[in-house]
Parts: sequence; structure tokens; C-alpha cells
Amino acid sequence: MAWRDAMCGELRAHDAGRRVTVAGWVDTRRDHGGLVFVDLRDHAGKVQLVVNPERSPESAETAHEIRNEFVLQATGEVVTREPALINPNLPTGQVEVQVDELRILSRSTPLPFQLDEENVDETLRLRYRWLDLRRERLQRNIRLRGQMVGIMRRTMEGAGFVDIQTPVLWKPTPEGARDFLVPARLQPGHFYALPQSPQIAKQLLVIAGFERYYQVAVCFRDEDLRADRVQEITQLDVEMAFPDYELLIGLTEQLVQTIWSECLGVELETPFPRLTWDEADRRFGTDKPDLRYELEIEDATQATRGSEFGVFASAETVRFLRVPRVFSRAELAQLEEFAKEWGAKGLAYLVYDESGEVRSPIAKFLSEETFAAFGGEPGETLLFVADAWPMTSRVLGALRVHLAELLGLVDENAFVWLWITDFPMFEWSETEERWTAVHHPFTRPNSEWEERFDDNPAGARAFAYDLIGNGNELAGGSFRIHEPAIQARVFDLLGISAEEQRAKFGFLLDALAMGAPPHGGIAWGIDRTLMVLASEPNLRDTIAFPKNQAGVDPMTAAPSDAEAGHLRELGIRLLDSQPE
RNA sequence: GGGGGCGUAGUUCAGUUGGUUAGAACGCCGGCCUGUCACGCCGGAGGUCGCGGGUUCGAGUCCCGUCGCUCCCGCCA
Repeated sequence: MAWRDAMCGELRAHDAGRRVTVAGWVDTRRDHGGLVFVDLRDHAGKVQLVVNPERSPESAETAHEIRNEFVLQATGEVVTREPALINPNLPTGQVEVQVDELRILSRSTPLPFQLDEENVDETLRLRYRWLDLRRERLQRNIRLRGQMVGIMRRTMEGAGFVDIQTPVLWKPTPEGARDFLVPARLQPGHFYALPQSPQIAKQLLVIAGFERYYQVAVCFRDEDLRADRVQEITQLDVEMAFPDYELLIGLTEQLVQTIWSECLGVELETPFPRLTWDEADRRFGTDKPDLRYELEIEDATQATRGSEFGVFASAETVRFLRVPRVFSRAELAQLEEFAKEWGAKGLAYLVYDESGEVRSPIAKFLSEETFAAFGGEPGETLLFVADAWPMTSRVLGALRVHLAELLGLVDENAFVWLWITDFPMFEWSETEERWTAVHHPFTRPNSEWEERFDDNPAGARAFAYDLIGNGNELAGGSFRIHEPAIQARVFDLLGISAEEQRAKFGFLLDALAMGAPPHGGIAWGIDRTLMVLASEPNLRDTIAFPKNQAGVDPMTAAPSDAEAGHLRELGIRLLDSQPE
């Protein structure tokens, strides 16, 4: 016998008169002593069961035992409700099931938290994730993920890309994030690493003649966690030989368009705007600008040269944000505090009152010409940071985001996408005292810089592009180096010795030397895209079984102790205490 | 590694300048209830106020330490 022949959430007025068997979870029960109402929930939705002792005394007896989240099977007749009894809040609200037979298939102990309660402690939710996942919001998020991945696969297959799996046990890499290490029992003292991305593997596949590769790949990074950062992320990983920039960009845009259309019914316009990294940095102080609001950074360096205000006159750069709002002294103090947390030495301001009067401790140092150059209007505040250029970008970029939230400038219903192109290839690491790759070390310089990127590492620009949605970096790609000599020059510049290049990347250099076609690709973060798609502020709620900020899974208690015998097999001895 | 916030019934929260027996709602248990849909009504159980120490006649409240969670900076090619 089948468990059911109808879905709770699908019953409608036209089903009236049908005799159905439904099964599902008790969402709520309303026990009137005589009549008992049960909202029964399956994955299609909810429907009200009515248990009437006059209709079925046995069912009524059973119904009094029912508690939330019991699993029931009910057989009865679908009837239309009288007009006064219709529940407009339920898609099935025009009908109900008059129960003739009721079986409790499964009981539930009292729940550790109620499913309709908001703000439940996250540890508790994760400890009982199977309950948490029953909630509507989480059901929606996880189903959206499946839907999105389905669209990705369908689209990539349609465009002739081949799904190829790459190893999860891979090789530690010296560049990039900290690796998760996996001890190798068969090779004592040696370790695999979980891949931070299938980057090299996919390049090798393309070199091997799989001209169009894709994979829904899990990537691991052993770094500290955030609301938008977890240790294992899933990405749509794409690579192609003889890469066609417009094709890659267009395919990605088409995917975004299809996903937003099918999942949300939102129609997005393509092509998305493209901004060079330099322009984004200049106008928004960031490589992932949120363009749902305007606020742009303006440059006052020239206007303040020779100023009597020493801070302005001596700073390498003076830039400011023009904010359409008058701030109080206390608010300005808080904004300055914020700026200092991001590394600014201070935050100068000019407040143009509604009357046009200027409130500012620095006004008296500024000339008529300077004021004219600023062009402040009544009702505006100009917020200045004076420092080296990168610091002004960093602080004003952060302040821009902060102010937009503070002043409610963000249109929460908007989805604004853009590409950032021509990233710097390298940045100087103060801690390591060497150049590091901004994207990754396999990224090729853009055509302007191919011959001379190592003459001016700071100025060199890469053939790299990021897709930004609502201020989130959602996808990133590049064209790769397919010439062994150029690859070696990049490694040299990064301070990777010839021996290390051989040891760590010898196989890649060999492959590049044996008929490597021009190639490039893109990797697309599925988890973060879901945050935007589902308007979900926490990445963990787009993942079925996430770990907490300490990398612990409260449900399984992983990571946990290893048995002594297991460690011995692996040749591992634990230190008594933490090093350092 | 650093900074901010939080920690009180099963859950979400309240708890005044330190002052009787630490409260509410939901959940749970018992009773009543035939048109509810957050059902209603009556009654009940349930608390090492994260943990340790200190100040005080007296600490949920103040101080110190510690643990846990969370947000952020660093870090995350």
C-alpha cells in the first residue's frame, strides 16, 4: 500500500469530493476536545485536517495524542470550506480534509526549540539541524541551491562543457590560503592537501584536450571564519581552451539571468557594466563596489595643495565622500572612530548646514578657491581622509558601505551586477616582505603588460575579472599563462626558488612545455551567490550542515579526538600543549 | 593573534540606584472545550541567572578571571 496518494500542499477546491490519503508532519494542532484541527505539512505545503469524533471516533481518540512534528498518515475526504471558514493565508485554505482514518507513523519528543521561534541560538539550531532545516526559510534556501546548481549544470552542458571530477586528495600548495592537510598512512610523514580550488587540475584537463571543462567543485581553505566565509565552499568551476572572453562573460551573465529569472522571477538586464579595477578603486575605494546606491569618492588632492591645513597639505592624497546629510558632532565622532578602526589617522569634515553655513574645525584653514573646488551644497557633509592613496581607498571604501547602511541608502530589493576587470597582478606583502599574486600565480598579464610585468610589479595589470553582485565578489576568473617561460618569471617574481618551482609545480611547468593551448576560465561561488539570491545575511544558512565560527559542527562534534592506534598508524604524535 | 556584543526556565526574552520567594510568552504535564487556523479557558511542573573567584550585611545586577557563541580587523592567491 502506498503511504499517500495526494500531497498536502497541492489540494485545491477542484479536489473537493476526492478521497485522499496524505502523510506528513504536524505543523500545528488545535485540539478543541471534540474537534481536532491539524495542519499537516509535506514538502509541497500544508493542509488542514479536521478530525471529528462524530465522523470517526477512533481517529478522534488518536488525534488527542498528537503533538508538534509527529508524523501522521490520514485518509479522508477533501471538502470545500464554507466561505466564513476559508483561510486566506494558506494556498490550500479553501479546502480541508475530513479525516476517516488517522495513523501516527512516528512520534516526536518535545522539541529543543520551537520551529516558529525567531533568533534561536545558532549552536542549538546546528546541534539539531534536522529540525532547523524543517523551517520554511531554510527549506527555501536549500531548495534554491539545488535549483541553482541544476540551472548551472544544464547551461554548461548546453554550451558543450564536460563535467569532470578532480581529486579531493591533492597536493599542498605554497601560495594562497592555508591548506587542510591529510596524513597519508601509506606514505608515513607525508601529507595530501584538500584543494583550495581545482585550479591546476582544470588547467591540466584543458591541456589534455578537454577544451571545455566544468565541475561543481568543493574547495577547502583552513582560514578563520566569518558570516560570509566558511572552510568548505562549493563553486562552479569552469575552464576552456582557446578562451573567448565575450563567450565566458556572456555565458556567466546568461546564467545569472536564468537563475534570477527562474528562481525569483526577477528579470535582469545584460550585459552587466564593466569597470576596470583602477576605476572601481578610484570611485568606490574597493574592488567589489555595491552599486545599489550612489556615493562616490572624490579627489581633493590638487585642491588642497598648499593648504594652510597642514594635514591636507602634507598628505600624499586627500579624498572625500560627499554625503547627502547633515551630521551632529556626536555622529561625526562615531564616524571618525569608524575611520580610525580602518586605519585612518583621522576624519576631517565640512558640514554644510541647511542654511549654507559651514560647521568645521578646519574651515578657517581653507581658502575661497578650495571651497569653490569642493562645491558643497547645503544639507551635505564632506568627509575627508588624508593619507597614502591605498589607505584613503580602504577607509573611504569601508565608510561608504557603512554610511549606506546607516542612512538606509541601500535598495534592498535591487540586484546590481557588474564586472571588475584588469586587476593588479601583484601586491606587496608587508608581513612576508615579498610580492604575492592578487588572483593566483597562473594568471596572465593583460596584453599591455605581457612583456614587462616584472619591471613594475605594482603597476602590472592582469587579464582577470570578477563578477560583483550587490557588493559581493561572486565569481572570479582569468586567462592563464600557457608559456612556461612566463610562468617561471612569475614564480621568480613571487620569490619561489627554482628548486621550489620544480618541487611544487614541476608537473605544471612540464605540461605547459608540451603543447599547452591558450586557456582561461572562471570560478563561481555558489554559497555566496545564494546569500544574494536568498537575501540571506549568513552564509551558513545557505548550507545544509555548516560548521560554526570555530570550525566545529555542534551536531557531530567534529572535529574530534583521534584514537591512539589510528595516530600511531599515521606516524603522528600529538604535542602535549599548543605550540607557542 | 586583536577588538566589539551576548550568555537568566526546554525556547525567546524582561529583571529598576545591589534589597522579600527571579518573572512573562511559547513549549511541556493535567483538566475543560464541535469551526479553529499563533484556537480559547483553568491549573501545574520546570532555574547551579555560563563557570570560578572577589567586593558587600546582601550579587542575576558591581569588580577580576575564565569558557562558550557571535560580529568585525588581521588572515582568506
